Amino acid sequence: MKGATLKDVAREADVSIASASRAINGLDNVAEEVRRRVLEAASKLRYVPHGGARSLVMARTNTIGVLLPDIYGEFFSEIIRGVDVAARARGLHLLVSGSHGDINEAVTAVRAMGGRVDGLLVMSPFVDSQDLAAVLPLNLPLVTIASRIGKVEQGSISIDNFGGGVKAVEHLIDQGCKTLAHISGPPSNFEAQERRRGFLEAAEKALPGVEHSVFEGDFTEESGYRGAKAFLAACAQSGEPMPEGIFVANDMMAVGCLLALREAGKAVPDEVALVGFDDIPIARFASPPLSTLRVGVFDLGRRGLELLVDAMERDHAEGELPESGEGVIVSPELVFRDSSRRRAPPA
Amino acid sequence: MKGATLKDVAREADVSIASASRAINGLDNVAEEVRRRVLEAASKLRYVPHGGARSLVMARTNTIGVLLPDIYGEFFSEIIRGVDVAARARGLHLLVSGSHGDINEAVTAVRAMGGRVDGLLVMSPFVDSQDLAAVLPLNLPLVTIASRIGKVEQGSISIDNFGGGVKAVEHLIDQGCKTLAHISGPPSNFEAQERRRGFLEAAEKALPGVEHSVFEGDFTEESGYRGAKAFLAACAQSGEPMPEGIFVANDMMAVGCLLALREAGKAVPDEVALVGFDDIPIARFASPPLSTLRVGVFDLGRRGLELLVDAMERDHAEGELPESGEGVIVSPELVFRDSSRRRAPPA
DNA sequence: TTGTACGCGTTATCAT
DNA sequence: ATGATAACGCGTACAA
Repeated sequence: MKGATLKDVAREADVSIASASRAINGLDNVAEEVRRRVLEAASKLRYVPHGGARSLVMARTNTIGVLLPDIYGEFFSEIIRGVDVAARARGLHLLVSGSHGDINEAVTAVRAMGGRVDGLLVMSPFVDSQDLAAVLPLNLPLVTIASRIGKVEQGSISIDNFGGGVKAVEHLIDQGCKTLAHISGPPSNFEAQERRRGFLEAAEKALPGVEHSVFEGDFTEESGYRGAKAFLAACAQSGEPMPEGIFVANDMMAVGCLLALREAGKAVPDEVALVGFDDIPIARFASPPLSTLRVGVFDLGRRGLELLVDAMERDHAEGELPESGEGVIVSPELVFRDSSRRRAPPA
Repeated sequence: MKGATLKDVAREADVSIASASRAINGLDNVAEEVRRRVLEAASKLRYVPHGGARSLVMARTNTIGVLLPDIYGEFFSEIIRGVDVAARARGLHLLVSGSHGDINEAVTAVRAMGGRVDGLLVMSPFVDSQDLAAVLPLNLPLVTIASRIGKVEQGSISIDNFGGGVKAVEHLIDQGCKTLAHISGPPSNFEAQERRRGFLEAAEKALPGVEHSVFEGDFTEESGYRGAKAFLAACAQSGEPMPEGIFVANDMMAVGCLLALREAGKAVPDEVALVGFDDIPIARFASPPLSTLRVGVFDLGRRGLELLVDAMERDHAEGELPESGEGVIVSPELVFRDSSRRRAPPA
């Protein structure tokens, strides 16, 4: 019933524990005959080494912990893909956990990872993420993605969300939109707040004095749907026309928005132009295909892991905590698809 | 530099290791004053317990290992979501790994999980999965999803892929298709083989004596695109018309297929009707929305984890290996969307 | 209530 | 080449 241990294998092969260990780990100072017997015993007993014990004595786990808001869905799945690809290339395993936006869950997850991982890759784009810093083990190399943890990280990747919001607005204006609106992410998410700020500043600059309506969503498809409905309803009531261009703070909401607009019989992009954010895989399959601000989600994960590995190596080499490592800033880039391609853009 | 250990905390709080342990684990036989000092010392030193050591002595990790072909993408991401939701409800953490269809990687992953997890949830839909059975630690509760590992599992969830293929054909025939074709998954995947077998048998039954072309894909969007191109090219060359109905072995390929058909100016569903498989989230956003066989991917993950927890509890209660546990079989259900909704279905 | 000491499964050091 | 044995960090039975 209990799993076979090295001791069992040693007894079965009639050698000492030490020899069994050496044989199994492929060291060269073992007689061929002994190695044969040990390996045979091991496979007969279905021996699998106890990772916990192993990492205890070796002070190494070959595993890195990944903490994301969620561990599924178009966006995070792409991040994980990037992390996974880079991790595999280095023989590292992944212990992933989702915080679901809850600081307590994040703390629990980090504690559960203690002693089980060699480094931490954290994405916690919440305004209260500083609280996380207080519980992070300070011996673990840490790299953050789009997070404001504090000054503890040895590397970080940030997204220029403000600049992305500005680009979205400039593009919509370019396409001839005279009225603008925004569907934002949740107030607890500082990335969302930055995008919103970018939208408002650029909109004010392009169309001075005009009031721009903002609907507060939560990054889900459903809230994007609700946002569009809200604009539709407001316009129906006030008699004003729909905004000609809507900047939606992420692609999932933009997809919901598209659905609502189609239901209402509004033509996209001619009546309403749409720009999303993230360029998740689904964006190009939407109808019409979604213009969006590409962040390179895959690279976010890949580069995040690479920064972490760098930090781990530094950490392993020197005995000192490296001074706050490099902070990469990624600028979103406009992907121009049909959802914002208006018939008669000005010359 | 090294992480603080319990001993450090004990020293800092000027108590014994035992008391420190008790205080931190919230046992009641500790003086309030002592507890206060210990907790203070712990947070001052940023103490995080060593999970490896902990699981060594407690013989429990509160973590379950999840082995999938991949850990990202529409399909697997949905499985992970199901697993995650169910796991969170039970306070379990997840150690996920992707085998990438490589038996050696799967073996490596399983070994890496040894002693780090309390149970294993494995999906390995490959024809050579039996090889995995040989290395699975026999003390770990194991539940499989769409896998043919052998008789070692304590629970399993299978998909009626053959029946799904049959349903797809029957539906296309219902919609008035007189000629059929199939884009299959890779030969190494036995789910793909079952779907293909279902297609061929049902097609032969409905349209006796007719030859049905099959393009061999690999479940990627790109191979679906290639499949459609291949049919297009073959028809152009032979002068025969396109097949009126195509059963595509998964939704990702169907999406690629859709793209190629659109590029070629073929109307879906009127010229060519399409049915996919899986009902991944993207299916309803395709244009036209994709008819497909819903497998309930989320539930696959959720129920898989529940079966595993059951097995773990049995395992914990009795000392004996439970006899091969329940095997759930899931029947795909047709989701009728526009990609197969033909104008004039027969009465 | 508190502390001492043992053992969990493994690797590494040191004799042999 | 091989075998005792000391760590690794932690929980807990037992003694005080």
